[in-house]
Amino acid sequence: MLDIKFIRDNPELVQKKVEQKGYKGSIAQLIKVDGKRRDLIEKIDKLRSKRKEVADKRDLSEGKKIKEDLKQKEIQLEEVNLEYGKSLNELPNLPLDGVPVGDESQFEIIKTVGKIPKIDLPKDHLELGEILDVIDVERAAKVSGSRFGYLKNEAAILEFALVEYALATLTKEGFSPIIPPVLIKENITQQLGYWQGKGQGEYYRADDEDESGLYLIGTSEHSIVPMHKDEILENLPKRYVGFSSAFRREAGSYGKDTRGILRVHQFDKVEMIAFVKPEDDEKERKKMLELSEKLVASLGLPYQVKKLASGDISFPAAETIDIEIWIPSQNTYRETHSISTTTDFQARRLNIKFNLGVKKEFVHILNGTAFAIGRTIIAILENYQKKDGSVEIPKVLQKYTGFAKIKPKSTR
RNA sequence: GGAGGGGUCGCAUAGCGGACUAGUGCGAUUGUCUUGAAAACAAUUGUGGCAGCAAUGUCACCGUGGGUUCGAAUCCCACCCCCUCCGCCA
Repeated sequence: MLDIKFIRDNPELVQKKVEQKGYKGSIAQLIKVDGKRRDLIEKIDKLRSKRKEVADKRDLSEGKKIKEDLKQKEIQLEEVNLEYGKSLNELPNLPLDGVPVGDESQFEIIKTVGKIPKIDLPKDHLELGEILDVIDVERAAKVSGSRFGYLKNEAAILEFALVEYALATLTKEGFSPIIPPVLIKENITQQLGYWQGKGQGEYYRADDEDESGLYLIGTSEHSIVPMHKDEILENLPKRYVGFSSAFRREAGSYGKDTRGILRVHQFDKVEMIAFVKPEDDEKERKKMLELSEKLVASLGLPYQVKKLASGDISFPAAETIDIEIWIPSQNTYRETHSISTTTDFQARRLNIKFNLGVKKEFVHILNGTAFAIGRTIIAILENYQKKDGSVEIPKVLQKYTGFAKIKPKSTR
């Protein structure tokens, strides 16, 4: 949610910025509705004040008249409010200055880190997964359909190792570990802002026949951020490191990444969430990016850092930086991490504030990936593969896995 | 899932159609007194909308949403949440 006062004061700027995010509507129209709304509110307030007076005097006939008049105006206001709320709700967060303007092709590569390994005829993660007996998508298809997978044996242990490693690293940085619910109420999904626009169809609804259906979260952020709905937070910054499964319909991705477990309906993820004062937003963004990079770099994986273009940023976010790790079989970098600030956009919708002197101010809310487990395992398998299909385990993970290498099944 | 009890200003409670402009106690803040503190006394004490540069004014909010009434915390309807007991269950 954008601040209506800011919109009133800067209509052209807002129009320009929301268009950069792909919004098609008219700010001038919203301001017109806003004016109508304020006019009605003033009239209704006056009538209500009069109603009190008249009721005190037990003036039944005058009271009845006011009641009728009020009812009419209240109905009008309800209609205007509906339009007003809808228009305001449809406005995406404004991209920060410095976000490249344009569609998804207008990204900027900020830096490239690490040496791309020289592998002759690299096997992809699925082939490796089969050789090593650690990934099974065929049986998953039998049980759950396409875009699912079983992580088995060393890969399953690797998942726990990554989780432990991320938790150990991030708790040291002031993040409180948390395991959130994976089902959330519909009104919460609306307040988060992801179900707007292209977000629709991205998420699973748990029980279709029930009106008050619950939704499966697409990332732990979806149930961690709204924890503090309607609260006034003390002791900012407040940081969480969440672990949960994430569920995605991948509705718009037919035919894309159909092989293996790169793009699946369910995967586990360690995620950073931070609630900060507005002035600390930039600092926190840097911190999150540094931490994500540190986690990736310490695994010895080559990666690049990419600033997304305005048209590619999600509805509630004002800036998004992705980390993409090198995937040898595809001869390219693929997204594994995403660090975003939603500024005060989500905080406004969820009413999350902090004490600023005698006033209350909205917090800024940021989120960033620590590890998307599935894709990180893919990256490890592919980048650390040897000729015979065996895979080394990055040094920092070995104390968590208890093994240094995954050997082909046939050699065991 | 069944049966009971309950949701009121930070907390605890009162109120059950018009003086509720929500009372009282506790807490908190400020002031008086005091070398300082305690105690005592006094005052203040929420959120949001609208108008205004502001002081301020005004409206709304007693779990949520509807309804009845000239007038609703109070009456009616639906829903949500919490507690206790029973059942089921990792």
